[in-house]
Amino acid sequence: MTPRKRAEPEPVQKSPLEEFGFPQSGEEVRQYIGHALSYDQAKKTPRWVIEHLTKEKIVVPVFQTVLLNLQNVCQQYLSLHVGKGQGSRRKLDLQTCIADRKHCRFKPDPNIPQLFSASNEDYLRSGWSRGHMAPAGDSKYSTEAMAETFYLSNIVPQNYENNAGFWNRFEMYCRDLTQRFHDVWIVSGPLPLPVQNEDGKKSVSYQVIGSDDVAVPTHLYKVILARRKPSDETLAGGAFIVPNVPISFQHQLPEFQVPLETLEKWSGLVFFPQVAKSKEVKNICEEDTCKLIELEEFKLYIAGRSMKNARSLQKVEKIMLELREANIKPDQYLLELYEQKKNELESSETIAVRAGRKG
DNA sequence: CGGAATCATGCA
DNA sequence: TGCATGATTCCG
Repeated sequence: MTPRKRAEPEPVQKSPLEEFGFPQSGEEVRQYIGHALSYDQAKKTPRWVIEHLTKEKIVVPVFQTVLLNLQNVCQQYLSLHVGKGQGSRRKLDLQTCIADRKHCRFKPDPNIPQLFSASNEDYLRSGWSRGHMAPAGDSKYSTEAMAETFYLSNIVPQNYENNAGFWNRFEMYCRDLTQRFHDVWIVSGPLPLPVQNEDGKKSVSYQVIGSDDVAVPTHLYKVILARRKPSDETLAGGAFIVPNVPISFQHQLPEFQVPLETLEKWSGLVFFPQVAKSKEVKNICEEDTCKLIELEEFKLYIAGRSMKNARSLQKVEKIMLELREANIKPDQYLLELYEQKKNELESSETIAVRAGRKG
């Protein structure tokens, strides 16, 4: 006679590893603060990096550590292109946005033997920028977590314009998903794809840079998996392959969507292997928008950042002039920043003048 | 938000 | 003297 089951306590929330399975690469899965990572020692780049973005206060444990918690991360940013009306951009909450890129530095991952690691010198004047896979902007809740996203094990050589442009917009969209989904899982990585030669034969070719021969991927990918509520049986997801070249603001995300199977075939990875068996996955671009930020909104955002950092009245005016020349009308938020910064700089200048008289 | 380059400083 | 860190300035 089988013993009757006791009433189980509240089940512990499963990690995405347990619930959906991880990419299966055969490589060592390492714990990483905030990010699970598989590092390709030959190519000196990560094969994939996984993140969990959520609005929940309690973060989901993976390997006894925590993943990403966007609950309090930069409400100011997250609401940037959600609410168009008044109050769409709130003030930065310094309590929760404690980490700052300014204090971060790219450096080799101390957990990876030097023999198999990239170095900063490899990237210096290589013509390629150091592109994050797990974005630094997702780790503003922790200085340590952000610092570790700057390990070169999380970095691939990336086209400058791609990094600052399309890929940046893509990452912004992923963060923004947490406004509409309770949980968001993102897998990112580099991808060298074959090309057809003149003789009709296909081959895989990619540049390597520096004395460590760091592989320059021809493409980058992201896999998105999201659910509205923890109890949701249906999920939303999508796979995207983005060429490592400049991509203008005219382009939108759906252009780069591919069937998940296609990415799995080309990458040699199986993403969230448990999902297909038990869950229905809808197209994220139909369930959500897959709409990336437009040029005008992007420039307004950049102008806002510059305005906050401005240290002279000349700089402040230059920011406004450049917007005018781009035929972009400053929104209320920027105008407030403008007045605020102007007052701040004017008063500090008068103080400096008085101090100068005294001295 | 995403980067780069340059110069200054501070420590062993 | 060399290296790590910081501040500043530039760009998309």
